[in-house]
Order: sequence, then structure tokens, then C-alpha cells
Amino acid sequence: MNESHARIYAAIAAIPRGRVASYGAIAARAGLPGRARLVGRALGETPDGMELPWHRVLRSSGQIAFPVGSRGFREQSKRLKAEGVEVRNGRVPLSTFGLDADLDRALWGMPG
DNA sequence: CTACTGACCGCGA
DNA sequence: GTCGCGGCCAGTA
Repeated sequence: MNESHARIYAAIAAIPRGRVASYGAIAARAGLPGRARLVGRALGETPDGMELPWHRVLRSSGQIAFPVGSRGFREQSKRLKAEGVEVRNGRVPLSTFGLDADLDRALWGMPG
């Protein structure tokens, strides 16, 4: 656990229910542009017991990062559908469920 | 030190 | 839609 991880977790925790964000976007929101891989690593090291909407984090293509059919894949897919997010072939249409500019600003952007 | 790997990304063909 | 390539960087051998 370090500063970077803490900021990454905070950014993920801010994703609203029924919405998703990409690894790259989370990295950027955490003040770590270009460090998408670090986000993946941080998620893999999530402390036990920590509540985090990790299932709302996808690749920039909208694809679930886990191998199709794996435990993680099924779990993530299940959780997303459970909150109304459309998952087709392990992929989510970011144009519909991704954080658009307005919502993004309302969430993380600098409030006027 | 090099080499390889990994819940990634963007660009070009 | 597919491939390939370079970028990113922490961990491990």
C-alpha cells in the first residue's frame, strides 16, 4: 500500500453505480496518467476486506480484463448486470455506460 | 545489470 | 474487426 495505490482506490470508489470507467481513466483521475498497468496491479493487491467497486473498471475497449470464462470474468459480469450495466460477450458499450464529460466533471472535475 | 511478465493504452496498417 | 509495436513500470528470477 502506498500513495499511488491509495489514490487509485479512491478514484475507483468514486465511480457511481451503473457506470464504468477504464483503467487508463482511473489512472489519470488518480494523477497517474499513462499508468493504466499500475491500476491493474493495485486491483490485484486490493487489501482483504476493502470494499471497492472493482467490477466497474474495464479496458479502454469496454472489454472485461479477465480471461473469458474465468472466475473473475464471471463475477465481474454478474456484478455489472446486477446493477443494470449491459454486458455482451464480456464487453460493455462505453458510449452508454462510460463516464461522459459532464458526469466526469460532476464527479471528479474541479467544481467551479 | 538483463529478461520476462502483467486486471493496460494508443497508433498505424 | 485483426496484428504488430512501443510506451508504461513494479515485481520476480
